[in-house]
Amino acid sequence: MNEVTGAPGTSRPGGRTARVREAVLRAAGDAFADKGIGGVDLGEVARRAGVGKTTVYRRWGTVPGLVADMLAEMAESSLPRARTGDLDADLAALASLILATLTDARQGPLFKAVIAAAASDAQTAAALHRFYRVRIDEWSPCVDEAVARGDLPAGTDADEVIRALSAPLYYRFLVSGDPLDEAAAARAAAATAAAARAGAYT
Amino acid sequence: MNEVTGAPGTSRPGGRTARVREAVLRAAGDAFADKGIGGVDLGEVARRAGVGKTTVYRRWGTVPGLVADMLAEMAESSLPRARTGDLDADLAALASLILATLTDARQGPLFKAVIAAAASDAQTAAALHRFYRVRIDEWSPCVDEAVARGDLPAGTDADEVIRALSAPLYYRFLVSGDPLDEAAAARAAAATAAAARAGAYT
DNA sequence: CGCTTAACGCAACTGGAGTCCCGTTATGAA
DNA sequence: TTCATAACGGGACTCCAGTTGCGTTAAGCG
Repeated sequence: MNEVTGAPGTSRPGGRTARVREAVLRAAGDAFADKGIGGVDLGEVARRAGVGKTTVYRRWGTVPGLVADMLAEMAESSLPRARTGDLDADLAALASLILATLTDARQGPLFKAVIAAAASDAQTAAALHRFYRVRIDEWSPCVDEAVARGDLPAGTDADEVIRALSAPLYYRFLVSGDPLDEAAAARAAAATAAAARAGAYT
Repeated sequence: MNEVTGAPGTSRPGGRTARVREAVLRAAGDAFADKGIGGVDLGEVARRAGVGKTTVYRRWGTVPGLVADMLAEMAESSLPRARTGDLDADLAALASLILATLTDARQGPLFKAVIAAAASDAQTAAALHRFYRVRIDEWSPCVDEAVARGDLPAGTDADEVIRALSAPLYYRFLVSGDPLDEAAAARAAAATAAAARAGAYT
C-alpha cells in the first residue's frame, strides 16, 4: 500500500543503486554502438552490465526509456564552447566539435541510435530536444557577440545560426551518407558565416 | 532441386503477385506512418493488407527488407524539378517540395521511419542513399544552369548546394524538433543562395 | 549497531513474433 | 484449353523477449 513510492532508484540512490546505473548506462552505450538501436534488448544490456535482467526491466522498462536516461547524463557532461572573439574561428571550432562527436567510434553510433529512437518514441524525442536546447544555449552567445562587434547584421537569430551550422553535418550523418570529414565541417562553417553576414538569419 | 529460382515475385510478377505487392506496400506505409518503424511487425502488415502472414514473411522477410522495397518504388515516382530559369525561384521551389514531403501526414512519418531504420540497418541505408542520389541528380542541374548564367561562381559544386538546402529542413525534422514551416523553407533557400553566391561551395 | 524496506537477482512462466508444413489458387506457357 | 508449378494462405509449432513471484542484499535512518 506504499503508494507514494516513485520510480526505482529515487528513494535510495546511493551505493549499489548508483553502481548499477553506471554499469547499465555504460553497457547500453557499448551495445548500441555495435548493434544499433534495433538489435539490442534489455536482457543483453543486463548481461553486459553484469546485472540482473529484472533490474534493468524494472528501472528502465524499455529501450527508449534507457536512451532518455543516457541523454540526460550526456547533457550534463557537455563541453564548454570556444571563446576566440572571432566568428569564423568560433564556428569552425563548433563544426569540428560536432564532427568529432559524430565520427567518434562510440558516440557516433550512439547518436544515430538515439535519433532513430526519437523518430518513433515521444519520450526519447523530448529528451533529445532538451539535449540540443542545452547545446544551443551554450554556443549561441558567440553569435550574439559577433552581432555586438558589428560582424553580423543586427537582429540575427543566434539559435538559427547554430542550427544552420549543425544541419549539413547531421544531414550527411543521417540521411545522405556522404563523407563526414574536416572538409565538410569547414565548408559548413564557411557557408553559415557567409549566409549570416548576408543577413539570411535575421 | 530448382536452384535457379530467384526471390519470390520475380518469376511470375503479374496478376495476383502484383496486387499483393501493391496492397502490402500500401499497408506498410500506413502502419509505419502511425506506429513508427519500431512498433510494426510483418504480421500486422499482412493483416492490414488482407494477405497471408506467410506471404509477407516469405517475400520481404524483415521490416528493413520491406522498407527497401518501398523506397525503390518511391524513387521511381519522384516529381520533376522546377525550371524557372532563376536560381532563387528554383531553390525556393525545391525547399517547398521538401517541406511538403516532410510535413505530409503520410509521407512525413514514413520518411522518419525509413531514416530511423537506416541508422541501424545497412540494407535500408543503401536504399536510402540511392533514393537521395536520384533526387539530387534530378535537381542539381538548376545549380549548373545558374553557374552557366554567371549567377554563381564557376566551380560551384551543384550536389553540395542541393544538400545544403535540404539539410536545415531535415535537421529540424529529425533532430531539433523546431517548427517546420514555410518560413523555415524560405530561410533555407535564401541562406543557401547567399552562401553559394559567396563561393562557399566551390 | 540494529531495524525497516528499497532495490537487487534468480528462476519459472507467458505471449506473441517469426517459422514451418502442406494444401489451394491461379499465372504463364504450350 | 490444359498443365506444371510459382505464389499464396491457414494453422500448428518454436523460441525468446519481457513479466512475475519470491527470496536475498544492503542503503538509509534512528
